[in-house]
Amino acid sequence: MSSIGRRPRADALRNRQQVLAEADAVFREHGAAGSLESVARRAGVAIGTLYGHFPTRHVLVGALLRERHDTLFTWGDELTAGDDPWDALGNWVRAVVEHTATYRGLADLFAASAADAESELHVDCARMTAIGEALVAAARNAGVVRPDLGGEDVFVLMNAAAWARAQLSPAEADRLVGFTLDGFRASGTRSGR
Amino acid sequence: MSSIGRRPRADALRNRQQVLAEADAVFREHGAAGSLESVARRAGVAIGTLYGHFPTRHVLVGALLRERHDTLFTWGDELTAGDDPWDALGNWVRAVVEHTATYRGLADLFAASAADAESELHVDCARMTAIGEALVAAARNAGVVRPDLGGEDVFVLMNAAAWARAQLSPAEADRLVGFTLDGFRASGTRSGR
DNA sequence: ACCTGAACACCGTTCAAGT
DNA sequence: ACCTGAACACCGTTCAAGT
Repeated sequence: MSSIGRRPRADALRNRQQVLAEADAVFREHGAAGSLESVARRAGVAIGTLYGHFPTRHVLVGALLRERHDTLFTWGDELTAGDDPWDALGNWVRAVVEHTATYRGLADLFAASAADAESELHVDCARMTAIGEALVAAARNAGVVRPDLGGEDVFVLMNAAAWARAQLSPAEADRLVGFTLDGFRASGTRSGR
Repeated sequence: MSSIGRRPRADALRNRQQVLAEADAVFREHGAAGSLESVARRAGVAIGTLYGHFPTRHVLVGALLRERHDTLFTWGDELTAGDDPWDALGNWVRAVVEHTATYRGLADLFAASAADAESELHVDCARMTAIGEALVAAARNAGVVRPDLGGEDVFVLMNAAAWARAQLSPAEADRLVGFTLDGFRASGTRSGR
C-alpha cells in the first residue's frame, strides 16, 4: 500500500505551504525562472526541503497554479455551453492571457510543457488547448470564425499575447489580442462594418 | 585625442572575431541568454578577454546583429517608398519576425531594450519602430489599414510572433502573423470577401 | 518521514598581475 | 594595449547524515 491518504507531519505541511507562499511572491517579482534558493531562504527551510516537496520547477509551478487552473478550466467548459460562441471565445482568450501573464516567463514554461509529455504542466496545456478547440468548433458551427481556424491557433495567440503583456506592455498586448481576434472572424462578419 | 581610427593589434582583432563567431553559434544553439563562459571557452580566449571586447551582453548581441540590421533597415526604408503599402507592411513584418527568431530569447532582449534608453540595442528598436510607423502611415493614407493602427502595434506583433516562432512552432507563428495582419486591415478591405 | 546543509558543477563579472 | 585567470558572489541539484 502507498501512503496516499496518510496524514502528513505538521511541520512538513507548514514547510510546504511556506514554500508555496514564497515561491508565489518570488515568481511574481522575478518571473517563473526566479531563484529557488531565494525561495527556500525566504521560506526559512533548507534547499533540500524544497526539493523534497517539489522535485522540479514544473512541479512547484504546477502546485501553485492548480487551484487557479481548476477554476479557469471549469469556467472554460461552461463557456462552451453558452449561447454566444463569439463572445465566449473572446472572453476565454482574454482571461487566459491575463492569467498566463501573472508570472513573467510562464508562457515560456507553457510552451515547453506543451511539447513535453513528461512535464507536470503538460496536462494543463492539453486542457487549455482542448477548451480552445471546443470554443472554436462552436464558433465555426455558428459561422462566426474562418473555417480554417483551429484550437492550436488560439493556444498560440494566448501565449504570445501573455508574453507581450509581461515583457512589453499590458495595454499593447490587449490591442494585439483585439486585432488578432478580428482576424479570426469569418469574412464579412467584422463588427466595424 | 582618442584612439579612434587606430589600427588594432592583430591578435586582438582575431580574438574579437573568434568570440563573435562562437557567440553566434552558441546563441543559435542555446538562445541569446546562452553562457558567455562557454563562448569564451569555445573561442579559445580567457573570460576577461571577452569582457574586454564586449562589456555587456547587449553590446555583444549588438555587434552580432549590426550588419544584418543595416541591411534590414535599409531595405525597410526602401519599402516605405514602394507603391503597394499593404504588401510592404506584410513583407516587413514577416522579414523582421524571421530575423528576430534567429536566437531564441532575442525578442526578450528587444523588449528590454525598447524600454531602456541605455541599452546598446535601444537605437535598433527605435529604428524598427520608426520604419513600422512609416509603413503604417503610408498604409493609412492609402486607406488599407484601420485608422487607429500605430507603429507600436507592429513592433508588438513582430516580437510576440518571433517569440512564438522560437518557442512554439514556426508554422503556427506564421499563421498568427497572417491572422493579425488581417485584423490590421481597414473594415471591408479583407482579401477573402 | 522529514529536514539539514555540505558538496559539486556551473555561471556572471571584476580586477590585479602579467606581456 | 591587450590578455590571463584567480577571486567573489550566486545558482541548480544531489545526497549522506541526522532527528
